[in-house]
Amino acid sequence: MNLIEELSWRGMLQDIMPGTEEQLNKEKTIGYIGFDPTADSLHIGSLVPILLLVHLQRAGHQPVALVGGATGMVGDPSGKSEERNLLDEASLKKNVDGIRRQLEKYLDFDPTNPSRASLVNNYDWFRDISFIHFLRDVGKHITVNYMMSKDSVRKRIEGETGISYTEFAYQLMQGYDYYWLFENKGCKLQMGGSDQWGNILTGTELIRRKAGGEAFAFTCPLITKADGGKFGKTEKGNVWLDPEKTSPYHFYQFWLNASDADAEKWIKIFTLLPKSEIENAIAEQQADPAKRVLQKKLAEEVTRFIHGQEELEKAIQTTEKLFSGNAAENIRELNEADLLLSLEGVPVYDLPAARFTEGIDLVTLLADTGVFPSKGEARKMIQGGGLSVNKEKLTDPASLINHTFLLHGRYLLVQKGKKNFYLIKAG
RNA sequence: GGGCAGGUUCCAGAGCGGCCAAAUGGGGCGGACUGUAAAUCCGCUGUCUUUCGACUUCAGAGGUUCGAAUCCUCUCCUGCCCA
Repeated sequence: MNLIEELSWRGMLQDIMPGTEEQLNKEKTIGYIGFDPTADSLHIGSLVPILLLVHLQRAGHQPVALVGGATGMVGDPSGKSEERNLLDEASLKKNVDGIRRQLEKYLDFDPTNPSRASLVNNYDWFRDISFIHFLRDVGKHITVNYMMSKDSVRKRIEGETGISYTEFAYQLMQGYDYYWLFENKGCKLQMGGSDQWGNILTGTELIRRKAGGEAFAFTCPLITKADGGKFGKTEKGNVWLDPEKTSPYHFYQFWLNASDADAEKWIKIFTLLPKSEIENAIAEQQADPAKRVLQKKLAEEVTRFIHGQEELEKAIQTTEKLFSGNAAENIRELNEADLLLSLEGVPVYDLPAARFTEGIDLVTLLADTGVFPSKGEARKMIQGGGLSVNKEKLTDPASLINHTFLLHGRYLLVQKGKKNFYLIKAG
């Protein structure tokens, strides 16, 4: 199975330029994807481009990850209905460094590997380009008519917010990236999300006109959720790859909570499991959906890929403790060390032990510890039946909490809704 | 530069002197049902507060009025049309 066939059955192929498959079969090809430095960590939305590079590498080609130090300063209008805020140079640099560190973990940069990955920053070649130079050598090759016909641009022109010259010019920058990599690194392939198709074509066009060369491209469909929601968002915001920002436990939970329809699509995209294994898992899922074979496999594979085996095991352990049928007893039976271990990654709040000996009403407790920002909010949640202490639901906001509630004389497990846990420590 | 239409709470979008913390829909959060799913139904959704209520919002700054998201003036921003 060649790369294109592989990506195709995984549902990772949207648009492909004619001749791309032939090029990949003909010779070892250098291909790149751009990463946007809008934050100092990648989130799971970036997992797809990372996996495209991984697939490319596994197929014997050479992946290049481009970090957009220069393009990030301008802002890509694709998929954005409004003008972006510009990042200042300092935070941009911090973001580029953070992303660089993460990418190094997921791709093989070993110099002895003939398919070794490499990392470039387009700031390195944009830094010294003058405006005049850019207009004469790049802008001259592309008509405004061509640029305006791009979907991302047209939507903004036809829409209500308009588009600034800066963002309009973005596609030329990305196009130039491809041209530069073609000329200097022999790069003949660009990949990306399907929202990048227009920008990518500007690059191949530029290569054709400016260098008379032939370059190729394909895109991956944007990841969606079956219910139409945004992929990769939870109530806590983005799901990040950085364990400091999203704990491995929450990361694991994100995948475990995938709906059946999503799990079936995602397991093909986000894991490297072979076709037969995935097909078996899907069959198993359909036979007994309640076992959630797909979600578990998906969560395991992706968590292992990002955080490693050890963190994965801890995440599974925590999950079992917190969600098993008789969790209320489980919690009380756990010894202190296991309790803390199983709750690793759960936010911890402190409250002086004296408050518990006196006894404290639930609302005040929740507000004072900071689990809820205010008493009103805590009260609403309690009255709505959304709050449990030590896995037992409490519906009276005036419930008195004292030291008898404490696990091991020190801990109180507070739960908001089904999935949000907080640990209060008396100390 | 000229003309026109606009800027409302997370988003879309009503409201056009008091009944407005502001309809409705979406989203989000919580509950029931389940499988920590989907669909469905129910509740919450400016901030603080035990109900009462208090406080801050309708681009910004001033003004009219007992009272303004609603009227007036200027400013800023956006779209459309003309130059």
